[in-house]
Amino acid sequence: MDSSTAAPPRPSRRSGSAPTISDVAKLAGVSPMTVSRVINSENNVRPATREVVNAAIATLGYSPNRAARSLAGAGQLRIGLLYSNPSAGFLSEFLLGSLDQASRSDVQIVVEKCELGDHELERAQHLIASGIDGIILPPPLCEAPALLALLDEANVCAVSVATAMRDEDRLAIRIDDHAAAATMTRHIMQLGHRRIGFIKGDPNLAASAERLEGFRAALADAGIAEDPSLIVQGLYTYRSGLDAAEQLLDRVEPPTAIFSSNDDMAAATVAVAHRRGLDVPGDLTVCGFDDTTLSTAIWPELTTIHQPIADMSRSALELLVTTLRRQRGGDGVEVPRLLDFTLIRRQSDAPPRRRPRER
Amino acid sequence: MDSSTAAPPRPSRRSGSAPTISDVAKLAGVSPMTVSRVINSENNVRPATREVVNAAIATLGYSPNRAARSLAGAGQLRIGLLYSNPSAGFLSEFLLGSLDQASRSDVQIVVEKCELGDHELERAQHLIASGIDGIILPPPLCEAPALLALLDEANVCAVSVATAMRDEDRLAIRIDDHAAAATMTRHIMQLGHRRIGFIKGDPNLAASAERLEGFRAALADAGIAEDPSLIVQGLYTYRSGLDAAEQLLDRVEPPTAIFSSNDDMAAATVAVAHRRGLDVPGDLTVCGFDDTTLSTAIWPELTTIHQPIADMSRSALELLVTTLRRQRGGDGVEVPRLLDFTLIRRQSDAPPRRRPRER
DNA sequence: CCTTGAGGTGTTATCGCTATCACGTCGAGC
DNA sequence: GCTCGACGTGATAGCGATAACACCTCAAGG
Repeated sequence: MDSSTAAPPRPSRRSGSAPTISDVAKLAGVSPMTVSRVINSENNVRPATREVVNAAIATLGYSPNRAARSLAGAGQLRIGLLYSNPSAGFLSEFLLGSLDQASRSDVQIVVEKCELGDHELERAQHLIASGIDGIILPPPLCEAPALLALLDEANVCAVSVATAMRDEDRLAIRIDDHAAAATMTRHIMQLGHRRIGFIKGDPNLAASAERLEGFRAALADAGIAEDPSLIVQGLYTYRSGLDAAEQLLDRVEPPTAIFSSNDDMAAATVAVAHRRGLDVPGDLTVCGFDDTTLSTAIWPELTTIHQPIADMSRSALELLVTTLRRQRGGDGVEVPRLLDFTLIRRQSDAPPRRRPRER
Repeated sequence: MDSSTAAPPRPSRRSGSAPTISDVAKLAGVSPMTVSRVINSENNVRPATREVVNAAIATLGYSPNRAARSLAGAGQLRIGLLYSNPSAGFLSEFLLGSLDQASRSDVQIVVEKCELGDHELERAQHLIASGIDGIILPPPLCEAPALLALLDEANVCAVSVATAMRDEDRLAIRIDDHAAAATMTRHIMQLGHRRIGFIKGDPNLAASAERLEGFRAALADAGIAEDPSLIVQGLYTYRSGLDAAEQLLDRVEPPTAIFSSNDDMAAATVAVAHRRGLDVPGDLTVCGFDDTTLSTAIWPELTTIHQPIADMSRSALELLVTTLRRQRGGDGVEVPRLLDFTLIRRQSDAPPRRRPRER
């Protein structure tokens, strides 16, 4: 009768009631404060605890309440995201990752698109003028020197994603392109191929060189002599892939496998092979790089290297936030800057039709 | 040296910044609650009191803190965004639009991905459990009956995007698929084509029928007799496009143009044509629908129909927010639900090689 | 004259989160 | 063996506003 169970008169303003930080805390068996620390990437939480909390967050589908946060005093960071023509599917993954992390870290993302050419500087100025604290740059913008200089000058902290530039002073999130290319090359060799063609990427991008070097290193390791005529130039575009593939298949002794520096050119290679009546992968193995949506949009689907784009952009944002907050006196977790790639095996590779003679 | 840029040392816990409702209350000699009533235009405040409060507000230059407001009130809406395999490039556009609108409407977006198959229900449950007020559904999820039923049951308001379903009870943002297909068909006929093949889309999606009907209507308008053997089944996949294209080109009198219900199948059609030594568009015009990134990733680039995806998702969110706020007693603008499409002309169409005989 | 009820106003309790500080619990150093 | 400090964690107190209810003051009605 009495109010021993003091629960009833609790209409609680919220009706639909999204999970709160306390719900997460309860589920994880910690205090709300600890959850707060986890979602803000502060570094003084034991990894085990962090994991438990993250699991609870995932289970509940928790996402922090913006209003409460800014009320409680966390200053909201604004960070820009400037992109130009990313390859198919890249951007969506990229956005997904940044978004997810953005809602966690309570940063506001300002997206700005720029066309090719040098509008990039204008657009960047626009972003800077709108008062951003930092910026995320997916390729190919992350390697534009003028842009980087402009940002430096404006004192805007930038993080590059998926670049292969090795500038120690710059924040960057990447995979090991060299190792990835080597891995793919080893995979192709394991299938029995010895005469492997390689289509290079745009010489202006650092990743192109890394990928080529990875290919050559793997070949060398296997004791296969390098044949320069098996390495042809491409520009990452489908169109350039057509020409490159024609060139490789025009050889008197055409390669039994072609490893292309990206999926678009690999798709073009498949098209050329088909036009010549070659079966892929029966007569020719074709492998790509990037795992863009194009790689599963064609037939046969491409064996390729997958970059964890979403994770990369997530990390990029986290790195940026950590860096900025640290500049303001806070401290944060160390963010890993080199993420793992995966070789995705689909239907475009197979052993060569005839067992090649021993080198 | 840094004095120009606005980066004060962060007055911890807001010390002397913006005036609060209490400051106003003190100055006006009333309680904060009364001030709240005044700024919310509630009618049970004596005119005299109201005036005093207004004067105090003016004196202090007070303006209510949004964050605090939405925290205390039932302010902030949470909107879910559930997607499964969207076609290439669709998702990024989609996200861009919703994000943009989300920050405008002060709405929180929760993104959830679901794999193919019936995990969609699980994922939806997860979203529902996480306390969303509404949900945005891009295709193909927006036509999954079980999913819609589940959402209805949970009383979660849903908006479908780019569906062709004509269920008047459901909120939906779409283009006029019928008119778009008719427009494209007219375009092809204007080039001089009379024998036009059509590849149908997945029969389970309402848009497929709309597109087919648009095609047939345009043909009929032009007085071209319909040839059922020129209309073949596809499933929106590249693979299905290969088969469909083979079928059309196997005819004794193959079509001079093929209009495919989406870009993936159009790309497949181009591949088949090339395999047969046909030039596109010289020997065969190929047109797609959707303007996915695939349409510019291949050669020749596809003439296709562009849907304003970003605008559509923007509108979807706006519609959802308006509807929800209206349910809560507010009112809002009417949101247009039928958006404009565009015919994008690229390199895959041309007049037929030989002038066809008059019907 | 006392009850009654409506309108006007104040009080209190959150809203969901973070700042701040207090509280263990270790290992190192003397 | 005991202090000390670093580290991981919890407890408490707000941030600025509103919801819900308590309270007070009158005028009208019995």
